[in-house]
Amino acid sequence: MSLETNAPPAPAPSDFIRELVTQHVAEKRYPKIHTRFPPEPNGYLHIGHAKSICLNFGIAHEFGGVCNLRMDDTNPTKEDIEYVESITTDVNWLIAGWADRCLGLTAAQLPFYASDYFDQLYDYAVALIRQGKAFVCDLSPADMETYRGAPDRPGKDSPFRNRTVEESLDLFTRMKNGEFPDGTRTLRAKIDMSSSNIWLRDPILYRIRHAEHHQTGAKWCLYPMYDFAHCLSDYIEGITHSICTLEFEVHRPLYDWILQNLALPRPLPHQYEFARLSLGYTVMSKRKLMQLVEEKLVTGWDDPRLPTISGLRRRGVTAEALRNFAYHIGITKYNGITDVAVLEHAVREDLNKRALRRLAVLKPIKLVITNFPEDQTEELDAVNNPEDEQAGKRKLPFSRELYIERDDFQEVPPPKFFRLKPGGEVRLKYAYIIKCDEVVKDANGHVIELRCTADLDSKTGGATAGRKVKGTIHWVSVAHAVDVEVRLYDRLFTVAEPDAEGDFKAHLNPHSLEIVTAKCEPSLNDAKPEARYQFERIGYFTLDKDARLSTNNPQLIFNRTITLKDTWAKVVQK
RNA sequence: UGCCCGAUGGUGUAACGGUAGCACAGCAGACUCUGAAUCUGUUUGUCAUGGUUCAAAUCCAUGUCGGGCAACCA
Repeated sequence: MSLETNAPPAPAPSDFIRELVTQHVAEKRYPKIHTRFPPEPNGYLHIGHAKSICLNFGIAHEFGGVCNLRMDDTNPTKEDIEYVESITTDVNWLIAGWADRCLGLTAAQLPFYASDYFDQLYDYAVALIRQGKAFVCDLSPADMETYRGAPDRPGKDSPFRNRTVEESLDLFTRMKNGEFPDGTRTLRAKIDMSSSNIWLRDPILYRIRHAEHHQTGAKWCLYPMYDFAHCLSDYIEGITHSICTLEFEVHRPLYDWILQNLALPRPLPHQYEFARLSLGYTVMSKRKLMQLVEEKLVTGWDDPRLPTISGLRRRGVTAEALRNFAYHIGITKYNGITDVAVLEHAVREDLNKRALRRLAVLKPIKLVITNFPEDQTEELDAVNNPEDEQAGKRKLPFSRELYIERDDFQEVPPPKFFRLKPGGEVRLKYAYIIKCDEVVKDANGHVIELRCTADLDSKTGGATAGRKVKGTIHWVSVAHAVDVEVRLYDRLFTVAEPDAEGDFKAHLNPHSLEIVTAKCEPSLNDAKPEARYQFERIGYFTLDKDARLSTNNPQLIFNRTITLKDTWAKVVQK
């Protein structure tokens, strides 16, 4: 069984951006479609980034183009090599077997870096100064703010705006050479301080930062701002469609201004914007995720409860499920909140197809088959995956003493309870129909054991195998059971919009993780980290990265990816 | 009080002047050795008011509501 398939979601999605690309292809506007995914390496990627990755790589994939992974690393004080590594891993994982052939710089699956272009960017800045379109400004940060004005109030020209080209050139060189401390001078574009668009009010192009950069080391103390670096990085890489989120809409005129004022010979890239993903019952901003990690409210960036790509992966969500999810939510300019149920559905749909079925009892109670011989073990046939005949079968040991799920027995059952009850019958999955004869309790009245008789002809192929009983429950043989740690994850937050108002941490779900020791069928001893399992009637599980897989001390740890849908639980609630 | 962008069932989306469709969720039923899966049926919608038109979710105007923009962040 392979975890990644080559099947793209079909049919190919359509949205306003793809429509534009289709049009551009028809017009032969570009020799090749070229997109990019440009994260800043200042945090881990999350499912919102997955949406963007699927869009950018999806377009490259569908139109025979290329998509670059580029680290937008223009601010060394916020960035770290740990993040470039995690981002590279996550992107490669998400596109593997799907759009990995569209990746620019494929050989080693390495990213591009905006910092690779610092020399060229510097030259472009000099060109702008020479044309009188940029100047060195000596305003302090505080004065800069005053001069900028406000959205409803025009700004004021900097007193340094009419400095000569020669003087700006000289100062800019000296800024580069480290002659001035941080914050003393900037390079600014000369556009229009009275523009209704703040981003056109002589925006800063370069600032001084005496800081070590994770890629360029100590070479620079002068770093370009996003607006200057981004459009030019796109141009340098030959990007045709630069797709970003809505908040950059107001930056587009600046993006175009910089490119148009540089007399560039090749066709210019264009920026298009779409709405970022908001998902219910979680938070998505890097700041908040960072807070959860730093305050140890979760175990790390890859905590399975987080919406990070690494967290979802650890949780057991597959890349294909994430891609299908991205396909289903679409691309628009409307800022809505996507129901987590859409994600959950994509995950279940995917796991249902690939998960191997296994029997595991999470909260056990002992059950004795009084008419089954004490020292006998029977090997039963069990199907690995009813959705996939190729997955084959396995043997399941059955014996006199079993564990069943505590919840599958009720002494005083509610109406329509199809499971085990005193005097009632139920089928043991893959085995016999049993009848509950006796309920054994301890001194406090707690049920500690159930004594049952089996219809020994009711096994598959037996004389009474066709008998209909309403309920089927799972079980594990006591003598053969394997103890494993199971981590039951639930939503991290108790409300759909934790960041709607007030402190989002006030809405943390105190029960987002429950750890139990489960009793599993012995075949799970051979569980594989890349495999997905369905514990029948419970949910989907996968091995955690912490699981020790040595044969001597096989401490198995399973993460619950998601529960099975549970219609009965809803009935009980009502 | 400026500028930009949005608004289609509960949620996310499609319909590009001509039958408002899809998915998720919900509800009801069938089937079932997983109360899963699968299958069938089904409730619910064009922000408002005008205008243009034989015809408006779609075009125009006004309004309402929501989001974004004033880091030497991205």
